[in-house]
Amino acid sequence: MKKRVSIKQVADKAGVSAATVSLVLNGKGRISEQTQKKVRKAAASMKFILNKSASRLRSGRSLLIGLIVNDISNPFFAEMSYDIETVAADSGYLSVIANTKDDLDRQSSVIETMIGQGVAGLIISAASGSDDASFQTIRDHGIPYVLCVRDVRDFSADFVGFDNYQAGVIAAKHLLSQGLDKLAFIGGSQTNENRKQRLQGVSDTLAKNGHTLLDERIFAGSATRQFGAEATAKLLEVDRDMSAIVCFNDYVALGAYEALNRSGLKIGQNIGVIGFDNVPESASWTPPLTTVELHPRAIGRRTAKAMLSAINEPIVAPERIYLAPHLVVRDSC
Amino acid sequence: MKKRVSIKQVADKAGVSAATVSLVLNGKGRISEQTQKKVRKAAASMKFILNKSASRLRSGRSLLIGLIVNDISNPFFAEMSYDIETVAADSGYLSVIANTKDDLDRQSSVIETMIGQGVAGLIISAASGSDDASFQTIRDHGIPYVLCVRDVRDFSADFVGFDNYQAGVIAAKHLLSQGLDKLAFIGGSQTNENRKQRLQGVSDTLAKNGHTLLDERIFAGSATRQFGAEATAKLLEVDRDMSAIVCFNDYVALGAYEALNRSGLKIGQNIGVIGFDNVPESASWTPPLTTVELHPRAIGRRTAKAMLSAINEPIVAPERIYLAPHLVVRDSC
DNA sequence: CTGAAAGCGCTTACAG
DNA sequence: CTGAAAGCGCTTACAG
Repeated sequence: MKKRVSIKQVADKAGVSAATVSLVLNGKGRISEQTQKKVRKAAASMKFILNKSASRLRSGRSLLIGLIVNDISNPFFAEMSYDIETVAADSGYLSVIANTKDDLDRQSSVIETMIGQGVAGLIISAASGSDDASFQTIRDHGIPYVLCVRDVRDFSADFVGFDNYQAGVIAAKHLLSQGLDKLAFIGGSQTNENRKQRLQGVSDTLAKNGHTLLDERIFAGSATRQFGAEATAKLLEVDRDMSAIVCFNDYVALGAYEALNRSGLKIGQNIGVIGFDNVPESASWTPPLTTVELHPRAIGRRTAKAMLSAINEPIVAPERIYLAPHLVVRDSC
Repeated sequence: MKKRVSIKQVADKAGVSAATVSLVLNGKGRISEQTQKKVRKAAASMKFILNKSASRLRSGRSLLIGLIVNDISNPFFAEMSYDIETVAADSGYLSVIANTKDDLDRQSSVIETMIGQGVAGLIISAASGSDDASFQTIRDHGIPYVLCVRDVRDFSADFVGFDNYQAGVIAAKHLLSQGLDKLAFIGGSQTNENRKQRLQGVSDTLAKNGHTLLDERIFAGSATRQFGAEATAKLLEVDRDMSAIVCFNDYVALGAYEALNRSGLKIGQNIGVIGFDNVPESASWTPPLTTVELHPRAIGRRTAKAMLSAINEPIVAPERIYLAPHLVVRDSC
């Protein structure tokens, strides 16, 4: 590792003091045009890059934002992260990222590591089982944080997400409007708050219209294609009288497609399938999937903005922001 | 922002010196069991977290790894990043991430920012048009870096990727073995090295077997579903005599599915389609896609390991590591 | 086995 | 408009 060029060396080369170099490079103070030019020239010729560890240490200001998610390879989080990084970068922030794998211990340890590295703020999509105590360390250190997507009802921080109950209502209403009222609901883990609310939205809407979501048609499990296929197969064994399957997300729905294709039922004719997420590919499946768009990129942008204002105006009362989901009608119902 | 607890305060509380606290917390030196206990107790009670900005500044050692990719919302990079982050985290490193959006200026600026933040090393999937000069700044600062996935033939750094030529050969051989020899190749931008090599692999294999890949059946363009659909539609207008379409990736293939379905051709019967990537969902499409698996997760793990050794043993000669692609036969050819 | 002291590279009142 | 000096929170030879 070569010796880094320091601000002092730039100062010597430019024939000024280190203080002046700092002022110029940070665009502060009132330094004459001429001096500025000298300094910039010297800095460029030496390929000088300011040492942010040192400035953070001295000034207490940081340009690092931490992003903590369950699993960045999940397309929803991948898209959300992309927009978070973009908005953060446009304001000069660098994004530090970590996966919790939905593990509370990993989440705590990652929070500590990020605080140690000196993040200016933390964006967290909480691991299952988190409560406001999970974020005590962050509050103790006086660092602003914003929760997103997974609601833990921690009212000391902003929350940005979508309205899951509403998403459930939208899906159910659409199915009813198509004359489909004998519904099943599959996928999503028992403890997942988002699932609970989507399910509630579906079941309330059915009830309000004089129908019931039967317990034996509800299967909780992982939010994967495999589980979608398994659950659908089980569903078909005991009961071929359903009119549509509400799937926790599009991947679960794709699993349902598989099982349904094997069973000989025609999706969109004998039986309906609806998903949540609107992953881009779902438009090309056979048949194209009807689904509820949840806007990961918009959530990413909104979250990043909330984070930036929390960093810059830390006194404001926490907000809860819900983006409205919307129905994407295609041919699967 | 509250005042952070410093090592001095922990030292006072534990009745020892700051040096001792540092030694204990870093597991260095030979400190007595008893003193260690006192120190740890004091640190825990004060919720002390070591300030890494300060230790990096003083020691020159960093626990930050930078990851620079075109677009983290691309599933290939999303999966790769997940494994990189995991391996890095297991060795105590935190991952800093940035998207270049395939823009060279953005790439340079991100490299500077990351160096300024003091990364220990950089993992880069180079933006199109990069050459070894693009990474001069990194070398000037004596920071180790590893290139991945997109080869820029910069022989001063390790490279980890897959063998694109081989991938093309594998795809073409399979098609020939199915009696499909009138091939088209669609998707991927003109300047993309990976595309060039896949294409070369396909065309060489055809030539070796006495067939030709006709120019009018080659369409370069973005690597998206939309482009796959457009290119396929165009292909069908002028020429219905193809036996199979080689698609730059699975999403392009999904686009081809769309156009083919509209045209009335039966995929897997009248015409073959093959992709690259093996995105998990491709197994559930109708028909399930035959594709070439490129192992993003394995590349992520291998890259992270190369990065860690470059950080720890910086003198070793750069390596070029190619993971072998493998064919996943399903029903589309 | 432990402490005193120097110094990493910055920023920031303060003085002039 | 610019410089001298202090100090952010650590780590690390060095001394004892």
